[in-house]
Amino acid sequence: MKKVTIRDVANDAGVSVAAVSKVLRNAYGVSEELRSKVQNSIQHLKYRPSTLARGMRGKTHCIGVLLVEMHNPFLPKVVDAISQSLKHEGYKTFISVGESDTSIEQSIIDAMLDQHMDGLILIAPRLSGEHLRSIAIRKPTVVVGHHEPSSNDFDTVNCDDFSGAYMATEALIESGCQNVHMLSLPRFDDVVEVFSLREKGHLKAIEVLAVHQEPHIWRINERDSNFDVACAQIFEGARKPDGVFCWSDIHALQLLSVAHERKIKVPGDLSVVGFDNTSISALPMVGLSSVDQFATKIGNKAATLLMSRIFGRLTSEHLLVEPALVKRNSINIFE
Amino acid sequence: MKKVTIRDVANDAGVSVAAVSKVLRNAYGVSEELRSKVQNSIQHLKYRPSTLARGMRGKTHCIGVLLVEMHNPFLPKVVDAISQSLKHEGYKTFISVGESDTSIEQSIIDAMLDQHMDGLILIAPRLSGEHLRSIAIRKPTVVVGHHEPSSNDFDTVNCDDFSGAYMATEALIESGCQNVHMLSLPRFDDVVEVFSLREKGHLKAIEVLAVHQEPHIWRINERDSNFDVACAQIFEGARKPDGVFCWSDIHALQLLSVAHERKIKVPGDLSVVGFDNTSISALPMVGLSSVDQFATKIGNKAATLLMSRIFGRLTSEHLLVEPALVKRNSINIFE
DNA sequence: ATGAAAGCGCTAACAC
DNA sequence: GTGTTAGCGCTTTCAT
Repeated sequence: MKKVTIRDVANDAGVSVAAVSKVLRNAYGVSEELRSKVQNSIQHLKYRPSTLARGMRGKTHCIGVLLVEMHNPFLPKVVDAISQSLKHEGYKTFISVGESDTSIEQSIIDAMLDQHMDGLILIAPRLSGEHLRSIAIRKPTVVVGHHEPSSNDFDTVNCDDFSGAYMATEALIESGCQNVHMLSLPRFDDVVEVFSLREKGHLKAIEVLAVHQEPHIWRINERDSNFDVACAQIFEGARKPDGVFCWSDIHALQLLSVAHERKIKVPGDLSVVGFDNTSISALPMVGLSSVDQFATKIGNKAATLLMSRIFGRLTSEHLLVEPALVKRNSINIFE
Repeated sequence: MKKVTIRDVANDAGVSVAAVSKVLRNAYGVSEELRSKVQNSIQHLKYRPSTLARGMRGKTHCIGVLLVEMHNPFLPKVVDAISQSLKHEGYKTFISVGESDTSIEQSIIDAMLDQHMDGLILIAPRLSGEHLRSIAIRKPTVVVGHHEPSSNDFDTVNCDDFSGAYMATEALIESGCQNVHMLSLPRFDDVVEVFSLREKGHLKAIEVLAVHQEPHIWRINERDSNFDVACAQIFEGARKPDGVFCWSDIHALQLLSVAHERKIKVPGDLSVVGFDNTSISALPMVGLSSVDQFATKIGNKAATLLMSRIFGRLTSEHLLVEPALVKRNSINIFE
């Protein structure tokens, strides 16, 4: 059960290893006859080139995807789109999960570089722009879910978060809410831009469409074990909201749960809009209005950008995907 | 910006490359003094050994995880547990997604072997036992979500599906259902055992606790785009069920949706139990009873088994994790 | 168009 | 205890 190597193929086909290597890489300068002899031997011996040996000199044809975490169902959709796009280009995708922790993220990226992966796609990394830059100058890199249009070293693909937040808030105001709040995430040090864009869009909508309202932004970590307790505060303060725009569907779902338990009617007493349009929102017993980020489109664009970067592009691109609001039962709909 | 190699470290520390290599691997026969000199140089030069070069002779310290798909929220929990366990052992985890397709699964596994990953964990693979065996004889392998206790070549970790199905069905019968059905998956060729175990557990419960009932198993693919249409048939047949045990929470949620739209009262007209106890089930507006598989425990055990196999174990182990039923609003609870 | 040979950065025998 | 060196399986000049 020995491993069959390029040399075995060369012997079997009666040619040199260099010739085999050329066939493998579709390199210039091989006759049709030689090519077919080699390909015969490859099939016959069931030869598979070792990615390791290959990577020591050339390309590995592997792409590393760093995923911030796996629990938001929006993320798998992006990853699926990436894997599929890259597969068509002949690249293998390997995913590693960062657990929302910068030091874990860093060690994953190091491991991917150690593996000589040909390119990196970082999905909603917690690492700072500084860090990302230091990675990107060493290896073609595309970042998803991190707004940094000033970067010259890596590309970015994002939902237009400002616009998404604006339209969500607008819908709440138009549905008649007099007191619209936002349920956001706690800020963390560096990667602040993507957050602030959603918050900015929210605030802007209030400013433009309902100046008299006094905005309020609640900040709760959606994976916090006593999210509900923290969340309940929203209904115990002096100025209770009658409309809440939520950072994610996960937030929104938990908010709806709290409302459900307190017998707060949705819609009626409270309207809610989430973000990501995950499949759960569409369940009729949930009926959560939500902003769709078009995960598949985002993933496809990220893959395409990475390919063109690997093939030599040096200038940066920063893509924005326009989101769309899907209205459901969690807000009053007049039309 | 040249890559720093083991040779640079050796020069800097004034020792041989072999010495550095030994320090790297904690190998036998290095003096404390030499070790610290080398470690100084490593830090100072920011040296990182290349996994590729390393793997050509020795271990890569990388583990490949093949994941059938990413959309069932049960799966990320297993993967998280695996990554974390392996991290503590100094192994990196790389995930690839099989899209529920055997040929994609095969090419992913090939890629992982090409990468000289030190071991494989296959989560709910669609590949046949035959295929799995051919992989396992080449590389330490643990399979999750595939019952094959007769295998001598790979280990398995599973929920006790028979028992889980039995307790779910039992709960439906005890809650007063007169006509309990099961909503299962379409069978596919080879990997039939895990399915049949849940179905067997279901049928056994009816046989033991409610012989007079005539069982019925519906088979629908949960990702089918017109699941609801197929699902609606359940309520249009001659013998409508008043209790349904579902293959997964995903199935159950869609069933609840259909019921909701048809104004079928749950519980009352219909009781439902799912499988996996995903976080959505616990939402109060959903309140789905479900069988918890203890994903984290399954993941941890899989990681532990793989480690011991890599460290030389040759006999097979086949672990069963006992599930637990979580009762919620979707069934009548008397107590 | 084809082949010989020099590495890529490590590990593991083996020598000292 | 430490160093020398022959590979691991491939890619890539550079001859032919």
